[in-house]
Amino acid sequence: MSLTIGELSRQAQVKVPTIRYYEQIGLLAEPSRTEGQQRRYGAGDVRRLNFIRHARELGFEVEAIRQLLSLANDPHRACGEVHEITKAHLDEVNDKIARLTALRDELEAMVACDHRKIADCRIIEVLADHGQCRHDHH
Amino acid sequence: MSLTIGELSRQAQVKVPTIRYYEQIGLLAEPSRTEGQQRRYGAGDVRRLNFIRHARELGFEVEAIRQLLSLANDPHRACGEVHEITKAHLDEVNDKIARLTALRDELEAMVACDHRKIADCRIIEVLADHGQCRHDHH
DNA sequence: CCTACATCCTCTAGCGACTAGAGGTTCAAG
DNA sequence: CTTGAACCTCTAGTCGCTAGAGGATGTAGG
Repeated sequence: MSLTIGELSRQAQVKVPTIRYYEQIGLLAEPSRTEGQQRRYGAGDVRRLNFIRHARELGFEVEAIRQLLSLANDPHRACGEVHEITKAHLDEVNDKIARLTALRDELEAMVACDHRKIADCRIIEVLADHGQCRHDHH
Repeated sequence: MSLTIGELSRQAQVKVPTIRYYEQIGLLAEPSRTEGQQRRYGAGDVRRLNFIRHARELGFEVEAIRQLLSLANDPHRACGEVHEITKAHLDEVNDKIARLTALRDELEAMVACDHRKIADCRIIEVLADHGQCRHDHH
């Protein structure tokens, strides 16, 4: 079983130039090639690229993924480290969620502005107000 | 009242090079200068920069902020447009929150892996599984 | 008035993580 | 054997900053 870069792209939902980029930065191993130098991939590459894509979607930086991937080669000994990376990331994610939720509430309040009553629109004001202590909160 | 770029930086919580960058890309108007070409800012700049910073923190792209700023000059007529930009952004944010929450659940499950039982650690697996529907979850 | 030195200036280059395009080659179907 | 989609390498661009070089300015203390 061998896949072209385009087929791999479709199966792993990662764009072709991005696959080549991942290879370039050493996230993805250099695949075998045809006589004419075209890349051919196997099932392992699909899995690995799925792993990468998913980790990226989850917000892991490439460097973290690189660590995870290298640790994955020896999962039994390295599990503790994987655990640590993941834990650190979890904290980050929780923080992101908290800030985005605050943001959503704010945006919702902003959008709630009925734009038939144009003069009352507060979006600009809300954005401008922050950090200015207009209502004497420090 | 006139502020140096450093004072503006402190008041608006935006780094000095970033302020100059914002000026360069036209987000911030060119300020007045001293004889020796140093920038001097006023209260309006503090407000505008606070607006920009806040909008950035909320995840608005520079282009969107540029629109908001230009619309802000005529808030009565433009409120509908401001509304639209914000609404579009809200949709995005809601989507991000949903995906991050799914991620958090996953990470939490991953971290719950007791690393004394090393062989059972599923972190790598969980990341690799996605898009492969091994456990027939959506 | 002079000196010290923090802060300012402009400029170029770099970062991460891609994305786009030019210009040419390969491969599989008809 | 021809066609044309997909492949190849390469360079350069994107966004939103950030860092550094190398020099000028402005202000506070003596």
